[in-house]
Amino acid sequence: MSELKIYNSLHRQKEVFTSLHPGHVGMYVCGPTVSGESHLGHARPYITFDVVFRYLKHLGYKVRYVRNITDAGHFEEEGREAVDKISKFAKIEKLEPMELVQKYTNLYHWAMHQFNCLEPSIEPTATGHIIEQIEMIKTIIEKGFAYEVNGSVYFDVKKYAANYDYGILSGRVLEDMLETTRELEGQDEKRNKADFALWKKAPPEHIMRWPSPWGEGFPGWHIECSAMSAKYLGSQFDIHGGGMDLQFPHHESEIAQSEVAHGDMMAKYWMHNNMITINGRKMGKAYGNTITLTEMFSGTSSQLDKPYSPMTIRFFVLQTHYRSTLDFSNEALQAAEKGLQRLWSAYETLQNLTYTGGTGAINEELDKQVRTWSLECEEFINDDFNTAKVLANLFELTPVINSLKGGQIKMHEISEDTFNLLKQTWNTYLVDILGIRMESYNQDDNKLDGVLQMLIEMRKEAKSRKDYATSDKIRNELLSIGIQLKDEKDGTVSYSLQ
RNA sequence: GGUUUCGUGGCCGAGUGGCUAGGCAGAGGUCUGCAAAACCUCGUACAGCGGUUCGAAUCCGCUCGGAACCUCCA
Repeated sequence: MSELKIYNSLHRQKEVFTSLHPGHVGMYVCGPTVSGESHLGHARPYITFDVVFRYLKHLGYKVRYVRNITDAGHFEEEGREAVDKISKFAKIEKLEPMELVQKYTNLYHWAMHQFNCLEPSIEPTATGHIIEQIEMIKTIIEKGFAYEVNGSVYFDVKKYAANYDYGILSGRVLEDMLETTRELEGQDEKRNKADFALWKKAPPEHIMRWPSPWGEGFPGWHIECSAMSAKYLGSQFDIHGGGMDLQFPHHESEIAQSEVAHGDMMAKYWMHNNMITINGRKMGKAYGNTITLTEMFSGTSSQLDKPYSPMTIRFFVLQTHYRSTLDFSNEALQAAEKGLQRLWSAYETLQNLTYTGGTGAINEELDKQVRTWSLECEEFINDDFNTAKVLANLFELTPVINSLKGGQIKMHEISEDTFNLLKQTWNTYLVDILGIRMESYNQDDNKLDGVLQMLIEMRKEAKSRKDYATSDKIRNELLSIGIQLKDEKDGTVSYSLQ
């Protein structure tokens, strides 16, 4: 039994995972801002942390997984126009802000479902926690680490840095930041340019606004995660996750706020997933190279040769370690699609196999190899969730499964224990932990199956007459509509839908 | 400019101081009426230049190149 090690961004090293409260794990992951449609880049953290969630549950922990929905807009460019992102878009689209939020929230939930991501335990919204955020800001002011100017409240980073360890997560040095020559407009309210807003006064045109002790306004970008994580997970919890691009300033600011308000380093382990790139560039709105999830699934993007299924994308994501960048390309997606197909077909084959034993000696070498490949999966997933290596081992086992079916390997060559271990490994890792499932629209479809059995029978008859023109016609036409017939070794015919 | 990070075979991608993942594509073979699928075999790659070492793609230094963050961002 190896133990789970997690790469902790806080210390830049892998650390053995031990939960703060035995048997329980609290995990907070920064969720989407629902002012627009999620793109492929957004899919990565949710798939990554879904595996973390699944694995922790597999280990027997009772996990409270909190993933927020940011539905209160943040200002586009801090201090400039302070235009609420959501209200701005709402005007363009002539929608109520909450209608817009609802629409994209629904779309996001739909996409998560497609990816087979388990639902988080709690999915709090920013707008639902305005009071908690205001209370937290009040505490920070009381403790002297925030100041009010013209109805806005800013966090005093310089003072924080003098008393606490600012930059602990991102390695940022305050002095360097203060020296930056970059000029941002509308910074005059802040005492120092490194300060960040806890509360912003709402300009007249701003639709989303709430009353506060400092007048009507809206919360700053970072405060919601601090307030909501504390509310549902406590002032200190186990894992905080998100994209690498959130490390600074978002997570660094969260740490500072929470430290002042609650007196604790909010999370013990910080996990950051890397970015998805296209042509070596991060996928992001600013670069204009995003591919939305609906475009991915439907293939309607100039950057796509064809549509890719949610499972192909999930598999594609998991074939790379989460801390590496993942480069998007049609070639890579197609490779993933084929690989997944092969893997899944082996899984289905395995499901239909039963241990028949038979006479003959066990092939000790093979038996041992199968055991090793199976048992290594635990070691790999424990090594900072190395899903790539887990998948590699499943691929190693694939020819074994196919050979057991095809007869190249006789069942008696492996022991029953090994066979059961093999089966258990695939169920545990491929299905339970990696969360792979297939869009199986053929299940329970008796009518389709009936029709196909009829065609298979007709083709068999044609073949027995050596009427290959007819038999090939049946096979080819079925293939053209995505149904592939396979002549098995034992003379039976199976089919698979694509 | 500052901080960080990466550079692996045709493509995507693991990874470790010596035992040289895996996927896709490609080549040959087995099977098949022909295919498909499946099975078997085949690729000695790790940006460049130095250094440390018995031994480095893996450690150190430099050079070149890319990227991320510093501003909304998964």
